[in-house]
Amino acid sequence: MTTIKDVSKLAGVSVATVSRVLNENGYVKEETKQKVKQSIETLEYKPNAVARSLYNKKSYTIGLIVPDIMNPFFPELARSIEDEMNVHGYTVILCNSDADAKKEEHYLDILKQKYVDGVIFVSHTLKQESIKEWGLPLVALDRPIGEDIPSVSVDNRKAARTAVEYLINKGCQSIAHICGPSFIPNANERYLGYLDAMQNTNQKNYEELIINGYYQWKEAEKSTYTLLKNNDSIDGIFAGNDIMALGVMKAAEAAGRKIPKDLQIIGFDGVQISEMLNPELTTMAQPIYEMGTKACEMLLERIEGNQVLETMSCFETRIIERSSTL
Amino acid sequence: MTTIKDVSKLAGVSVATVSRVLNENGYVKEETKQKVKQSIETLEYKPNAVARSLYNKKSYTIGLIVPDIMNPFFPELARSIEDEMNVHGYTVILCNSDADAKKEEHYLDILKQKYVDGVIFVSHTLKQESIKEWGLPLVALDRPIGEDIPSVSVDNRKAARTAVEYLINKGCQSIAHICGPSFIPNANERYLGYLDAMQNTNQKNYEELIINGYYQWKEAEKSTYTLLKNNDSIDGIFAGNDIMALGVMKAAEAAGRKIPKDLQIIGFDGVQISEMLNPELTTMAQPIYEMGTKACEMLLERIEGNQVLETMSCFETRIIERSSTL
DNA sequence: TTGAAAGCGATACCAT
DNA sequence: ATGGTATCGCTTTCAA
Repeated sequence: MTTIKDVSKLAGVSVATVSRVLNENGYVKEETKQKVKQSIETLEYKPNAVARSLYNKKSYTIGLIVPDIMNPFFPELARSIEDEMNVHGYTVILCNSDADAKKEEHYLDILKQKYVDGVIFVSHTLKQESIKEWGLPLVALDRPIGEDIPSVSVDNRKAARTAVEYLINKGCQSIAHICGPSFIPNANERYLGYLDAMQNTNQKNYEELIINGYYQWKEAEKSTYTLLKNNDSIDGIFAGNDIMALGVMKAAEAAGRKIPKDLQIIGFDGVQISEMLNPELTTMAQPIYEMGTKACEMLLERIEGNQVLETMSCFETRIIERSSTL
Repeated sequence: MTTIKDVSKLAGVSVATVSRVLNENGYVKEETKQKVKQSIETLEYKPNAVARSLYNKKSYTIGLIVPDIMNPFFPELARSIEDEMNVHGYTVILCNSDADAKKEEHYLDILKQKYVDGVIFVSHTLKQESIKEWGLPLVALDRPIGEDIPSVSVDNRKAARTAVEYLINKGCQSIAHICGPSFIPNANERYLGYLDAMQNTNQKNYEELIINGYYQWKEAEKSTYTLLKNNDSIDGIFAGNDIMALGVMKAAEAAGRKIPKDLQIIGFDGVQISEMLNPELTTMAQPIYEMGTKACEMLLERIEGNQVLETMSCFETRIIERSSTL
């Protein structure tokens, strides 16, 4: 690796001068500047980011902690975050936490040691206090942690309610809900949204039509199959996320229900694959990519110390009408 | 941030001694050791990884360059790589290149500046020479670059041939191939594998049944639809990857062909969603997770300077039989 | 306008 | 067994 010293020697100046032209600060005569630039060119010199970080206490690196990049919701998020940070000259360290508090804190430690400038994370286990004492800028994505931690999300309850109402408007008389684990706040909110919508209907047994799919495809499939077998009247299902909706669709097929004629299905999230299915999935879509971008903006605001500190960003969701509903 | 100096002061020893207990090298009296550990504890001291990197010329960070993390093939790869590197104390910087040579080289530059210890990449545009002069350990994944660059992949041609033969054995008389872009070597090899298999059949018009799906879902769907409309006799399709197979399935539905009765389909890759579909997709699966792990092992061998230098790792693929074939 | 030198935080060599 | 100090590569203050 060639260093600033090599450049200074070749150009016949001091390292201080080289540093000046590198960072375009301080005075340097046009002539010397050219000499230095020339030397940089010929040596193909690239400044060492580690040395810079050490002095500046800034690494132009952020951490991204997600439960599992293999969950289809996160690649799109990761992509948008990487894109946006890249534009601003930052690099992204990817961490999979499996939603395990231990792992999350482990990563937080490591990231801090590596001098990251901030972290964007998706977690429901981290607590406000432990995060605050961590000391670096953070933004919570998809799962708000508390008042004091900036976050980007959607109004899950309202969106869920709207999704269920959509099924009602499409004529469903008996709507079930495959929910996510209640300890994940957004799953719980979607569950509450379902209740909100159902309260105003004639359907009385709806509390019995709520089953846990644990936000997982296989689980959702299994429990939906049982549910359908035991309840002939069900003609609509609101799945707590798109992955579970996939399971629901398979179960419906296995149970001999035609989608959407016998059974209408609406998912939640709007991940890419929801469109690639057969039939395509109607879903309450979050603007995933934009949310990632927004999280970056909020993080950058904090990192670069601007005062415009938006703390809660709530995005609108929208229904994408496709063929799993009438 | 507390530094080694703070610890040394509190413990009443020199920074050298602290460093010794930190790295467990050199002699240090049990008593002082305890004092130091105590101080580390009370100050919650964590060594600064940046300073360490600067001195050691080692960052315990690697780069991972993939075309696009949103492509379902890569999350599984990214996960396995992050898992494996994490076990060894490394952290992973994620880079999306869009298979664009400019971006790839841009990232390579940045990663080098950040002192990464090595890079794992998926690329068909990088050339052997430019990689060699880059100077740090590299491993090519999924798309071998040349003899001198260590790589992890599968025998795409043979696997493709086997996939097509599987359709033949299942009774298909007229098999089409939706291929990927020919400039991506693995797509081309899969294409050759298709030809290998078809040469021995009675089907003579097979060269007319090869269409480009550009490794993309939407493209594959469109061109497959046209293909099916113009060729009533097609009863089998080998898709160059699973994503295109999804498009094929949709097109088949739209064209009124029943899967697998009228039309059998086999994909390639074995990504997670191939199982979540309806019907489930039969596919020639690569051991994606294991391949990622292997790439890590090979990279670590080079980083840590062991001499056991395996350069070409070729994994076996296997057919996962599901319901898109008879 | 430029250079010398003091850091940034840690490691390891050379003394003692 | 422990401490002083040069070093990693770069930035910035202070002098000249």
